[in-house]
Amino acid sequence: MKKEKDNIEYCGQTIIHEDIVKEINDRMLKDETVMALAEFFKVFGDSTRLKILYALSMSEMCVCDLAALLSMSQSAISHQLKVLRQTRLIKYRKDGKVVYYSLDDDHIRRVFEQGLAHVNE
Amino acid sequence: MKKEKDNIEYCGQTIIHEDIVKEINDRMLKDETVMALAEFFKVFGDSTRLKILYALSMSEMCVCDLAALLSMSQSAISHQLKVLRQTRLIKYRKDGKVVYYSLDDDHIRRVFEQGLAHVNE
DNA sequence: ATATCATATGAATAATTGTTCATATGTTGT
DNA sequence: ACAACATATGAACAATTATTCATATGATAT
Repeated sequence: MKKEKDNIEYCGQTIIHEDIVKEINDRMLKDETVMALAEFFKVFGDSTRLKILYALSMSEMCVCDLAALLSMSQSAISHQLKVLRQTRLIKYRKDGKVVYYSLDDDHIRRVFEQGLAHVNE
Repeated sequence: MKKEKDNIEYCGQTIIHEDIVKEINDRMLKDETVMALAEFFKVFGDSTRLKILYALSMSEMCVCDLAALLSMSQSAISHQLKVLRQTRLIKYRKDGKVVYYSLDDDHIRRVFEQGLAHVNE
């Protein structure tokens, strides 16, 4: 049941299973795409932002609401909302001084669900 | 078309739409769950790890292969593989000195797809 | 045993990032 | 115009993290 060792070269620095590396290299994602993807997931990689997103998946909320809900400073929440806005995960509407935030699309709910599915094994 | 401003309180530090905050608070995820989720997504929030995962979604590969493919040091790759192992995203098998890595389940492909869907708008 | 090779790992460093603090912007009501 | 309030933002600081460098481990072949 051993794999063919025939094409195991030396790995001085670089060379190995040349054929495989070449093939995978051809099918690899563009660097640009990978970086965009990383930025996207990075946004989900913070508890505060996840909580905000989860809260907004249930109801639109203003900044004060969110700060109270998460027991965090208005400033901290506002900074994070900016990140979420810039990555187009949330949108907002103004009503006087109050700004109401909500999810930008349902798409995000699905990402969330995939994550939860993995976490809950 | 104005929203009812009736229950807009003052936001001195904390109080606001009390009713909404209370309801959302009750339906909020456990802190433990949120942190696990954040850890999970954090792993996807790095270009190197994304490239590794994408490569492994096409074929199992050894450490040397990956280092060559991504033009990175063996050490850097090895450190990242450790992260991916610890979060159960990849598994490995040994054949002599060579260690072959592969995806742990197809689940990960789906997360990837969701991300790509968002990035490609 | 020893040399060689593939991989792993600890420590150090550089870069990134979340939160706080202080302050600015913009809106409402007087 | 002014005071009060909701939100936004820049700078500073602390914590986290990806990579490099040096070295360790474990396996093969001679």
